[in-house]
Amino acid sequence: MTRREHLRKITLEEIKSIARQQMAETGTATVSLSAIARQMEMSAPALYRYFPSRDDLVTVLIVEAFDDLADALEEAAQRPAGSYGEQLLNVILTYRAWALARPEDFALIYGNPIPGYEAPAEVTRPAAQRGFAVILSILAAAYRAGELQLLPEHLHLPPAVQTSLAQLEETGAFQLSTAVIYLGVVGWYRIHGMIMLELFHHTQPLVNDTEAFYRHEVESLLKSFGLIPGNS
Amino acid sequence: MTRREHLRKITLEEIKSIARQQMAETGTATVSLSAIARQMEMSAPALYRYFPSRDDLVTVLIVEAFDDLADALEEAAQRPAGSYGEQLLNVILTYRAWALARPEDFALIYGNPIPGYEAPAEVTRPAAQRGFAVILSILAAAYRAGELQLLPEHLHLPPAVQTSLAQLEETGAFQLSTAVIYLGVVGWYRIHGMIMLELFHHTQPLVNDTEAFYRHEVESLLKSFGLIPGNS
DNA sequence: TGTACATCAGTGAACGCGCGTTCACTGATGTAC
DNA sequence: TGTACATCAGTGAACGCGCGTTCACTGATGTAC
Repeated sequence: MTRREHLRKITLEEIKSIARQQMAETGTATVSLSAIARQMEMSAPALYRYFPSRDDLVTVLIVEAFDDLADALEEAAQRPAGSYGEQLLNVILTYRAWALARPEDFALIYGNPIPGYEAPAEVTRPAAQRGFAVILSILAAAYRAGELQLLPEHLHLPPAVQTSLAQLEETGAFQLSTAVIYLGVVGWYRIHGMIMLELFHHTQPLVNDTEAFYRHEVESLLKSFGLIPGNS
Repeated sequence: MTRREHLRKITLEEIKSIARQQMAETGTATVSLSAIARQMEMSAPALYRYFPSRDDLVTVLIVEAFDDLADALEEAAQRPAGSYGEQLLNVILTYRAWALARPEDFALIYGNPIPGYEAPAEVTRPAAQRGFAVILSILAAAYRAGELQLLPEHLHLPPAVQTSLAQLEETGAFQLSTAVIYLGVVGWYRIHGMIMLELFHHTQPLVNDTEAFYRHEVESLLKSFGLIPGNS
């Protein structure tokens, strides 16, 4: 790697890092090339050596956020755990921890679209699925080990839902039984609902200790899956 | 009411209506006085006769959205229903229907903050609680009728959660047992999680028929509360 | 190792744009007598 | 009912701002011989 390439890489990282920092400071998932350049003490046009347009920078930030979240979840999945339930608990707690640590990144990937910007689905979708796959693979392992408790309502799905999950199974996106995918989706939206409400400050007036609430709900979820002991 | 007052009222409504329409067209919860004035074929400064600043218009839109949602939920609660479960089902289905019919309004009240705008909590909070109160009052009625099934995990809450819910009970914001408030919060975040993911297009790649999925999940929720028959 | 040339990061000036907001004003509507 | 005055909706010009993006350029870095 030449010196030029080396410096280029550093500058490129700095751009993204300052973009994220500014999102954090303003508290909104907004990105402005001019503002970034100003803070870097560079001229704005210089940034066009690194990104063909502002929207391309946004896209990169989205993809990297998805990837970083997935990295964190994978790391959590690899921590030593006594059971599938504990392993999944680690992952799900990490999900919230990441969202709280980087709320603007979370809003960027899961929240409102940025005005005048539309994320190219073919780029963001695979990145988005990586994180979900971490949860699914644990559920799948538990399922293969016969530890997953499938209740009647997990198996008797509405026909339309059944077929669309079965399609996912067939296309091989996830080679899993539809029931397992279903549990994954259920777990995901429940987690997600709590986090979204908390991030946008709708939970706090009701439940003071959102951490304890989250943990209680996740445990209740895992109990209903039969993954941690409990009377469900 | 003088002619002047009458016209003023009409214009004021038109401003809000066009603001909402433009949010729907752009697909983002963004409001611009200039853009509104342009479409009304008025000059932008004229709008300052109606709102002291752009942010005040946004606040009014937020409050009205909360109120309109609460109206819809109350209407749904008043529809004839054979049981508390059916009544609650009507309300919860209406919640999603409203969100899908007016996604920008939903994003405005529950999604990302608008850049450079912070909603005054003392104004928006009461409006936000009205909708939640509809769900709570049905749960409370079912509870008084002894039809609510309280499982151990509904009663054994983490101490911190228990105390903050108990505080709500005491301040009289909702004169309900903590367990009922807890069920309300649980129902709310689950509903909410699904709707948020659907609105921002994260559910569709997994579950094609989001309507059927939503209905199934809500029924499963109501079964777990003992409000509609089912094996839970 | 030295020279000639190619690459390319970064600059500064400029573009057109839309925004929120202010100001002094006009002219229609409403009110007091 | 008619007149004098007060109210106030709406206008047009102007402000300063930040934005994304283009363009012709300078000068440092890298490469081929």
